[in-house]
Amino acid sequence: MAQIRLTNTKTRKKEDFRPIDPSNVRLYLCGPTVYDRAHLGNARPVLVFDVLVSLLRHVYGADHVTYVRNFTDVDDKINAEAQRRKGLGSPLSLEELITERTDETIGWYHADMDALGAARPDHEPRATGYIAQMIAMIETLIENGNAYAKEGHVLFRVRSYPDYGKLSGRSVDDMIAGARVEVAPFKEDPMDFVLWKPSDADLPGWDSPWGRGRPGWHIECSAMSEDLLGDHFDIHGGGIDLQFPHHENEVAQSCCANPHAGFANVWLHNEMLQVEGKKMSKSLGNFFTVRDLLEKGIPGEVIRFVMLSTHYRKPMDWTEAKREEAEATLRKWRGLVAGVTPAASPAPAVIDALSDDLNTAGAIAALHDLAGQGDAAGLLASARMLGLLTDELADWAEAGDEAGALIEALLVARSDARMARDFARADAIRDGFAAAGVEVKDTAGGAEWALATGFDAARLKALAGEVLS
RNA sequence: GGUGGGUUGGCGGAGAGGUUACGCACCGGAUUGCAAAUCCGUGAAGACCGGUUCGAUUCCGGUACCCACCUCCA
Repeated sequence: MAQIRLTNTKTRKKEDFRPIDPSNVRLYLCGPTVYDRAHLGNARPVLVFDVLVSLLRHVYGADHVTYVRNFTDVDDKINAEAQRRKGLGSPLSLEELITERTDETIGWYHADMDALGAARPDHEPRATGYIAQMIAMIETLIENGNAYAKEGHVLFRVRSYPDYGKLSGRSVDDMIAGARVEVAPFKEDPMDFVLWKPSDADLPGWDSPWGRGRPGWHIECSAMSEDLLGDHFDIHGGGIDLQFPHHENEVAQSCCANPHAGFANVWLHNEMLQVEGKKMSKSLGNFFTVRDLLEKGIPGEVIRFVMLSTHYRKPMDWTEAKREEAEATLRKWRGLVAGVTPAASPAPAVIDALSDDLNTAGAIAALHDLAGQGDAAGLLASARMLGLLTDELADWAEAGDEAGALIEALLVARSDARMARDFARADAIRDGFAAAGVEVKDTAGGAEWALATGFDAARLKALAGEVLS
């Protein structure tokens, strides 16, 4: 069995992965703030972790991995949306409107990630379900001298944690020197960050020892991960943009609340997504959600393939050219494995690549090798380690009965024309196929077909109408 | 100012101190009524300047350029 190696942000090195408890490998991924549809960048860590979990289950056993991904459902953007709906005259209370919004968004999120073939985590805690644990953790931090309450706020005393900045490689003094830090009158130090903040009547709030209020963002993940995975677990991940301040603050909170525990052993951070070489942003007009792509007819499996074709620690560029290439490759492979029973186990080359810091691009290269050798069973079993060529994601590549019957009938017509040496008619049918996105292969045993990029059922129907009448 | 990432053949994109990455595209051949698909094959690379080494695209140092983060952001 290949030794799994992972690049640990904490040490900035690629290290052998040694689980704390091989019978229960524990991971936590920072999930979305559920205020709107997931954009394409949100999908990257989800897919990276999906493959990681699949690899860990392969190595340690399906029942020996616990994967947690949270929903942040306490957030000012969610509040703003609820207030907007209230302003439009909704009869629901603000709390109900927030629940309405977050339930709706979570439903979308599930649908979108399902469409990419990402397995649901074992636990998907919502922050609002863990307020009591957050309050308890904050109380501990105050007792330990790491936090202080002031004017309804509770703040983390950054100077009380000597290792602050270690995860992100920053020094507290540099951060203050360079920076735009919020200087609030109730802060002892400009770097101190909020654990709890007061809510006025227009905002959701919970009763606490410090009055009615709501938690700061960072404490949510500390409380949820501790409750579900314990105070010492294996892997914690997220986008590189979360490294600071979110993860740095999580480390500070959790390590001060549980000084001898250790928190996460390995930190994994994926690089950001770009679109045609630029950061995805609303102002550049290149911002889109996963749903936008799905609605344009881009299959989830194609999105997944493109995402996994770049190593997770490199910036990933979403381009039209990659989308096309991915689709062509998947169509080819789907044709190869049609009706084939997967091999008993994935190819060693694929496991080796994934074990080497989750080298999904290398794994895909190994899949190309298998395809080139004509090892369909091996290709199928191995691709499924990456969540590709699964039955769940197969729909887009299939023609359906009606189209299939039309194609068969047209192929008979073409064959007849060729036999009669009416090549003009035969070639017209072939050109029609090409225009409709159907690829015809003349083999020794007769004509075979497959759908190609840009398959168009309507054009196929029109072609059949012309030729077969 | 601080921090991180990137720079590989026409394009995408990995690994490895010395041996073909891989895919797509291109070119040549086989095959075909002509094609397509398929098969076989040929080309083509590692920003720049130094250093270490018998040998570096791979290690070390520096330079340049690009991207991102340091503020809610996966």
